[in-house]
This record gives sequence, structure tokens and C-alpha cells, in this order.
Amino acid sequence: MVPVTSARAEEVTVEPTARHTARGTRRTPVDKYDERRTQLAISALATLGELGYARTSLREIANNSEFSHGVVHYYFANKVELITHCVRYYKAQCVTRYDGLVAESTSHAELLTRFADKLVETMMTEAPMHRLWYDLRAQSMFEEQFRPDVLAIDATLQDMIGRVVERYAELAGHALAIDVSTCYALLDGVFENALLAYLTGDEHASDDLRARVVEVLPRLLV
Amino acid sequence: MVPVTSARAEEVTVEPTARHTARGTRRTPVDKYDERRTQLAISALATLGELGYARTSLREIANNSEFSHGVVHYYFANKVELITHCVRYYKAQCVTRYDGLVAESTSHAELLTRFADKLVETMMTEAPMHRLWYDLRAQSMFEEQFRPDVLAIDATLQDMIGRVVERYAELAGHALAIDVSTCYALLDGVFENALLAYLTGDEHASDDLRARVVEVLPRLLV
DNA sequence: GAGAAATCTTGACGGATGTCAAGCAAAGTT
DNA sequence: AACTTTGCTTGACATCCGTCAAGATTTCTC
Repeated sequence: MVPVTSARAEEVTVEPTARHTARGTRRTPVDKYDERRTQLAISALATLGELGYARTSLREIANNSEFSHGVVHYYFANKVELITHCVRYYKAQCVTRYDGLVAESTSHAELLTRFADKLVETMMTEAPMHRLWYDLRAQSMFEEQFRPDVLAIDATLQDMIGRVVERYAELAGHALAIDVSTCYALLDGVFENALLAYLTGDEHASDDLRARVVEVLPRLLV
Repeated sequence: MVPVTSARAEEVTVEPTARHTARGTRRTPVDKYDERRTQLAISALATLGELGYARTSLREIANNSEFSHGVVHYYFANKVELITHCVRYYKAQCVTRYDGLVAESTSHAELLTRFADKLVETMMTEAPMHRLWYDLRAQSMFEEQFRPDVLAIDATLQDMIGRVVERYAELAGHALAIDVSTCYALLDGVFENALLAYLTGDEHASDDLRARVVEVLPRLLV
């Protein structure tokens, strides 16, 4: 019996799949099936972050896991479903990245500094994931299959940035002069630019990113 | 004798290659060899703009030209050299896109309006080329081979934007508050964001792009 | 512990891809 | 007109790809 069905492919797989709930297998709280899917997704993300979408194969993903290449088709119907699952998993990871500093900062200056620092930190420590994101977003401009998930993540990121800039405005005692979607586009451009410089080996990339964010954010007010 | 040598691969191929200059073939002012390279580059760009880097094959490029698949290796050493040539050709095309309106505009308001309109126009009429650019820039984050050319184009685009914003500041009677490289990153983010929306079918994408540019540019001053 | 269900490995398939070599066709040279 | 160089086509190659099926292995159930 093949466990991969088209019905499952439609689920939001970040939530545990309801695969064994009909029968009462109480082996583990989280189903092993979902464990493996996540495990493979993590291996896939590592591979994608290293090679990019164009040169990532299912065999290479399996090589970066502890399984053989055939297992991918046991847990995913095809390559697109695997990558889609990866993308959704990735999304769940990075949504709350700045919520801590938004909640904790007590002044607009503190928020700005901590936000800029956090941006620099994630650029440096998670560069492969970020370049993968830009890669997949570019892919979605060609391939409609990826577009829904990419747009969903883009909206999530926009909300994330929106919470930052709106709290920043609030703490500064001013309103936002630019709407949130534009703020996101602006900051995303600055981040992507800095990421490319960083990956190129530009040693000022992180300082430049920090300086640019500190420079730009105040101009979004009033 | 194979005309493709590693020495030629290093040349800036937008300039005519010095292939027959030793012997005086005065057939045409522009060498036929470079004509074909350009011809193939145009076919390749059309294919790349349609399919993206990941799914563009040499055979598909040849299919979009009037030649057979083997001819690619007569004019280019390998796939990377072809794509590199394409990228350089592309660069030469788009450098002067805004120079006209920079020279002609007599007020900061006129410059801003015409610049925003031109951005919208090129987004709509040359969307495949623009998404290809974002695709290749993402590729360069993974593949070092593409990085020098991508960075060169990025610098050229930055200069192009720099001429716009500096002239805008001059006409407005103010100085730029943000350095040119940051201005480029900001506007690039806005443009990329609008392009994705446009390709998704968002019918407000072009109006949004225009509005955002008109909104943002004044904030780069003083 | 035997049988059943699940998980995983292995190997194979058809197809696509980059590359290259051999040879045909056209153009140029003398 | 014979010969040479250049341009291009055809077909082949090794390799890699996604996918799948058959069977071995492990785990679960009773």
C-alpha cells in the first residue's frame, strides 16, 4: 500500500498528518511518518541551501540524509511536493524571528538597534537559507507551482516586518509614512543586496547592512 | 581547428572578438563569428527568460534559434560561457534605459514622474528579462562562476539608478540623504516586489509600483 | 513467536542533458 | 576548377535525472 496519496499532498504538512488516527497507534505522540517527512525536509533544505534549486537532485538530498534515494518517494509523491513541504517547514521556522525584540524593546532607538543587529546576525548565520529563499522566489516567477507557497511566505515575512516597523513608529511617537508592504519591499531589497555582498566575501557587508537599516528606518516615519 | 579557445572565453564579448584581424577578411564590417554569437545569445536570452535558468537546456536554446543543437559548441566552449555571454549582452542593452529622461527632464517633479512611468513600462514589456536577471542573481549566490558578471551588472545598474537619483536631488535643490548604493538596493527591492506581483496577475502591480516610487524617492533627499 | 503491516534498499526504466567527434555543405582562396 | 578553410548537422557517448517496482528488513500486532 502506497502511503503517499494526492489527498495528503494538499495538506498543510507543518501540522501532523492525520495518517494513523483511524487506528490507535500510540507509539509516539508525534507520528513517525511526520517525523521522517520533517527529517527529509531538513536534509533537503540543507542540500538546497548549499546547491540551489537548479542543481539539487533527490539523490543528493538522500545522500545528505541517512536514507537511500528511494525513500523519498515513500514519503513524498514527487519532487515538487517535497520542495513545497520544505518551503512550508522553513516558513514556520522564521516567522517569529523578530517578535522577541519587538515585545521587549522599550524605546524606538533600542528597537532599531536590536532589529538591525538581528538582521545582520541572521544574514551571517543563516546565509544558505536566505539565498535559497531568493532562489525559490525567483523560481516562482517562472513556475506557477511554487507561486502559492512563495506568495504565502512573502506575506508572512511582510507581516513580520510590519510588526517591527509599526512598533517602531509607535515607540517613536509617529505614524508610518509608508505603508507596510512598501516598507517590506524596501528592507528586503537592502537585505538581498547585503546578502549578495556577504556571500561575495565583502567584509563590510554586515556593517553596511546595519548602517543602512539604521539610516532608512527613521525615514519611513511621519 | 576549433575556434573556441580559452583565451577567447576571457574576452569581453560585447566588443567584437579579434578573430580574423590577423588576416584581412573584409567580408563585413562586423565579423560573422560575432554575429552568430550574438544571434545565439538572443535566442538563449529568449529561452532563459521563458523557462528560467534551471530548466533551460542547450537543445532548447537551439530549438529557439534557426540552428541545430551542435552549433552551440562551435561558438561557445560550454554552457557557462554561453550564459555569461548572454548576461554581458543583456547588460549592454539596458544600461542607458533612463539616460534620456535624466537629460531631458527640467524639474524634479517631471523626472520623478517619467522615471516611475519608465519603470512600470519596462516591468510590463520586458518582464521575462527582469525575472531572468533576478534568477541569475540568485544563481550567483550559489555558483561563483556567475558572480563576477552578475556583480558587474549590479554595479552598472546601480550607476544607472545613481544618475537618476542624483539628478533628481539636483533638480529638487537638495542633497541625497542616502548614498547611491542604498538607493539602488531600496528601489531594486520595490521593483522586484512589483515584478512578482505583476507576474502573479495582480492588476494593481503597475499602479502600485508607480505610486511607491513616487512616494519613496522624495524621502531619499535632505 | 508467527503473521501482518510498515519501512527501507536496491536496481532498473525511459528520458533528458552536456559534450564531442565525424562528416557534410558552403564559402573563400589560389 | 581544385583545394582549403569555415560553418553547420547529425548522431553518438556517458552521465544524471525522476520515478517506480520488487523484494529485503524492521516493526507492530495478536
